[in-house]
Amino acid sequence: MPHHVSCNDCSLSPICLPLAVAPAQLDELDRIIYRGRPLKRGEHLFRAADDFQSVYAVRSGALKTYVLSDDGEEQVTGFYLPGEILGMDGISTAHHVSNARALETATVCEIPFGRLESLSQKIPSLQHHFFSLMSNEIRADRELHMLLSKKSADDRLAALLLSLSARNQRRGLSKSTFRLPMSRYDIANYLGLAVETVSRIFTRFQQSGWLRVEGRDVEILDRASLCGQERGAMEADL
Amino acid sequence: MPHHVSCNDCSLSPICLPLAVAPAQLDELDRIIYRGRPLKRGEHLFRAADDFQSVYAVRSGALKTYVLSDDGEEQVTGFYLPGEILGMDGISTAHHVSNARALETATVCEIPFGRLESLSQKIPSLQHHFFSLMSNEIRADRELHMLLSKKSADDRLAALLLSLSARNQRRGLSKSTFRLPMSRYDIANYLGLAVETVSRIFTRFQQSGWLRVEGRDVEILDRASLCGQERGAMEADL
DNA sequence: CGGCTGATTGATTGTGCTCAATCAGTGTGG
DNA sequence: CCACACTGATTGAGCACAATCAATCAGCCG
Repeated sequence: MPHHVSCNDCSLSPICLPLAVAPAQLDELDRIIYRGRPLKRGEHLFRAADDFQSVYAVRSGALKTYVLSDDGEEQVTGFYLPGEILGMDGISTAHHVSNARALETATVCEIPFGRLESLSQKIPSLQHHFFSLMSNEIRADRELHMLLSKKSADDRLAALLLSLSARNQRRGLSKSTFRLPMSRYDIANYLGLAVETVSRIFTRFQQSGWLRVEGRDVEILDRASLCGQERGAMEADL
Repeated sequence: MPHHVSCNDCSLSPICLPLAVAPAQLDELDRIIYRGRPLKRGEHLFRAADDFQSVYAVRSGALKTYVLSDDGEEQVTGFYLPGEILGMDGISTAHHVSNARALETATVCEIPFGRLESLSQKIPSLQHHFFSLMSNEIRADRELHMLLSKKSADDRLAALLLSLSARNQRRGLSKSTFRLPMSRYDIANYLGLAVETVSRIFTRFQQSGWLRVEGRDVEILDRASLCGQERGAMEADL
């Protein structure tokens, strides 16, 4: 049973929930967590309208969350990499409001939310950490709000690449070379662009020498220029 | 001292924090809350980089939150009406990441977050309610994400008007006639549009007979059409 | 092989931005 | 008191960025 790794043995514990729990109490957290079978690419972890029971920590692979509009259109709302928590948008409604689907083979730790709340009553640092996590989510959404409402298509893609790079680095992986877990469609959808636009920007970035792209493999060659791109295009004419 | 209204006497208690606290324990919550002097229009409640100490409940008036991009541009990230909580995006960083400014004369209840956390350790329903509040915030941001990335300018304005209408109704006020607390500039900024576009849509909605607009006073005449607008424009050609 | 999905590139169109002028309301100072 | 400036809102004309439509290509699997 390879998927019964305890938090103690998990390499992600420094960036996951355990970072908020003293070693002595880690067992208590560990005991409430379910480790399910791996999800295959395309499989759903939960769907909108499912009863909300748990939040989930990604252990390996990657997932996306999305909502469907009234007219059936999909809107990708987030990408989740190892060490990150998803499913928190269902707390207030007792049912999930978004769908979560594996972008590639993925394993997750299921954390029953009722039990997590109980545990948070006993471990103040865990309560605080969870407030922080949700606060972070809100803050990231504000950044995204800015991105979608003010920034050009180029800025948006640059910002996403830099975000993925930073999150890779946080996990101790390369910040310059990585593989995109999601398709061009998902990138475009998430950023509010057309697939064609995303594709064009990738080639443009590559022609500028800022990036090396081959399918889903990306290498960041000129981080500074990407950052500048993301800060807005008006500096160009200075 | 007109601004020392206890939660017990506050007309907003059914929709504000007290709804999560049993009457017997309401005094405990009440004791940790500061009621400051009213803010004048344009005054800041907090600024980005201020130490994060508290979250705030709006008692009267209205506020907006906004962030500044690296190039100094303002992005309005939210509007807050009586009974609503703001400032939750600062929890994880120990300092605020957004600015909050009064759109009109406003009074707020300051809730020191450290004390709220302590109290949440004792009152599970308060902890749960606060998780719910943040979850709601996240959910609203996902809706906004969809709005900004997929919907037309008309859809966006319709959605904002319907949101304000619903929030007015929640406070026991008219859902069809109300006054916009924010300028056209703020509306445009929030929705990722140009002021001119917002202005044009207002007149178009009025010409269609869906709305009566006079400056900041709005009357919703045809809610169904506005909803349809918000659901997407493709139904038009059926 | 042929059919399929995902990605790239090209040509054209359209929504909403930019620039610009006007207007109403409000407060200011001579 | 009125002229003036100033801000916020509205309306018009032209343009640009990204969407749409369309074709091609690469990889994958039956």
